[in-house]
Amino acid sequence: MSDDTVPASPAGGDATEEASDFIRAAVREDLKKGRYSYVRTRLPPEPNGWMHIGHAKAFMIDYYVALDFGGQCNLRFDDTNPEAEDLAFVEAITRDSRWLGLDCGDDRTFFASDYYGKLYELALKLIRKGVAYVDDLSDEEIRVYRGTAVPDKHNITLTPPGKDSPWRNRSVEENLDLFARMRAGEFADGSKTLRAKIDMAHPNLVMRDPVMYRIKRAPHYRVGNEWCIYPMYDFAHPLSDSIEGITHSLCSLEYEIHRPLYEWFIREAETFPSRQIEFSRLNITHTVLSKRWLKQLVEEGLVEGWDDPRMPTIAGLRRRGYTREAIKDFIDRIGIAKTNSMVDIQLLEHCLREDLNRRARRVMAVLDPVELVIANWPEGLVEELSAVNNPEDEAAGTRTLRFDGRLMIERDDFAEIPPPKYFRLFPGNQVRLRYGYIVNCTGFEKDASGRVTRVLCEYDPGTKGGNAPDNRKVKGTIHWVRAADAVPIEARLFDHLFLAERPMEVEPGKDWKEGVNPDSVQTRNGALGEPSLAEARLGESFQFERLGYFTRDPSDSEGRPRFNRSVSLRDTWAKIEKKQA
RNA sequence: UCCCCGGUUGUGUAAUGGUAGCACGGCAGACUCUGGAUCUGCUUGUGGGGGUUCAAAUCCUCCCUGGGGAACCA
Repeated sequence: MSDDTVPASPAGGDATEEASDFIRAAVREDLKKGRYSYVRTRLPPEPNGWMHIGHAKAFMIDYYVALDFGGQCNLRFDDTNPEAEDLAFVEAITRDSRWLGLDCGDDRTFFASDYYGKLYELALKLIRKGVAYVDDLSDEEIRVYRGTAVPDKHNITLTPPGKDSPWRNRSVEENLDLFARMRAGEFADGSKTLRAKIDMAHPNLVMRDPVMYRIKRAPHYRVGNEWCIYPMYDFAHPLSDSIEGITHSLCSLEYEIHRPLYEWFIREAETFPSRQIEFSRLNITHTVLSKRWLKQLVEEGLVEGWDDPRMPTIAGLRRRGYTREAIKDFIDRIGIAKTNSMVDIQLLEHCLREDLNRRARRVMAVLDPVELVIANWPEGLVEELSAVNNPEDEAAGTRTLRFDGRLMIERDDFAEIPPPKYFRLFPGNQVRLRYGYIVNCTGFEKDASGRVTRVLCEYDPGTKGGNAPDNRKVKGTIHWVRAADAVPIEARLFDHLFLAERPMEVEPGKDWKEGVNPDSVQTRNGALGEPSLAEARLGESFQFERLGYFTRDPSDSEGRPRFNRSVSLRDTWAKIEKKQA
């Protein structure tokens, strides 16, 4: 059946020498022992939701295992449940996986729904072999016959052996006739199913005569009303793999228990022997990677949408400013195993910082501005200063900054009474204005409410460019923008979506949604940036010096460019503050 | 209860019978025109008991413990 899809593809990737994980070890072993002569994997999304970083992990494993062994990877939409699926999701998933660099190509993009005809033929084959039958039991009856005790997980006392359906021993002819009539639409939805005839006393419940086809008059987003019976995952998935000549069908741990069934269908259908291997799915602290929960966050307005920058969706991460390189690096670092794990979100953030530190152009922006006046600055003088665009990348060059006696600085960078170890601006202290001059704080002004409105200082004309010719140590260097030409911007700062490390673990009686961090976004709409920020392109990352990495949001804020903080810089001062508190 | 799969430092992951390593985090320090970056050092780990062996994270056994399964979802 799969002969036409099996090329003599040489196995020669960089994972053939030594295994870096148990899956690659297994693949290499299969090749060595001649179980397969090539490697082909698949990305198996169901088009019923948005792709998140958990899917990205699975997809990257699928994709790069194939690549490492010189094989191919198919993108196959597992669309066998017409009630849940939609073309819009196909498009979103395709876009997101390509953005991640997982491009299987149009010629390697498939749909389980394309195989409905073939799957139907294989079902007929199983009926003829006497290993599938049409059952008249209702869903409720099937559950009872399976030997399921009580649906309440905490209240189950034992699992009795199942009981054969009274329709289990229909003749092949009758089954063939009934199945044809199911397909022809003669029976009501839910009134009959096609079941595999395996073993109703099997200790593995999924082997107790699983349902292969159900009657469901729902239009399918791709094949419309062509079918009123649809195959179940357990039947469709292994045989779709088989049809495509997939060698290694990699999936998450929850399918482990289905593997005997996966193998049973392929054996009985006598098709290409694809092999299923399971690994653990990704969990990350302070967030959730469950389609159902993410959907609720969106639907109940707890976030702005699927692409909200706080969401762990690929669309959300992209909007937040995550790069595909950072995500790939993260996935590589967490490894592949069968242990249920909870990865610290700080590792993800570390991967982003590392990538952006190397590539992001430095600019200055002030999130919460306060005026700084240089009292001894010559009236009317405007100077030009040279600033480095990226100290990690000489090729990024320099830019020119204009400087005069009226600047805006970060409110945090001035303290009327400095806390211990504070070495920025306070009366009597000197500080360097990045790329500008060393200034000495001489005073400040406050309004009636006690809020500082202006910081006063004097500059040392001998320190242009920030140099200290007399070699004096100036501990603090602060960022600034020139009041006269700063551009108004909005900056959004994000925190974890959930306060708790493990938001899925909800205290009894509490709603998990109470765990949503009420301060997961802070908007600074009075922020000011260097003039160049007005033309910031979408998708470009910047480091706002001393503040973090930012990227432009697709939307703006009343004409002001809106920037999302992708991740902050490592903040040693915050740690000191925290310790002092 | 039954069936299946796991437990290596705070977290993630190596070591496949032979020195328990790496990364992140954390802590301390050096350096620095970003309290960034970089660099150095430190950071109580093989769930427990028994067994096999010259030698066990690794093999056997019992126990403990975590996850998954019992949809006409995937």
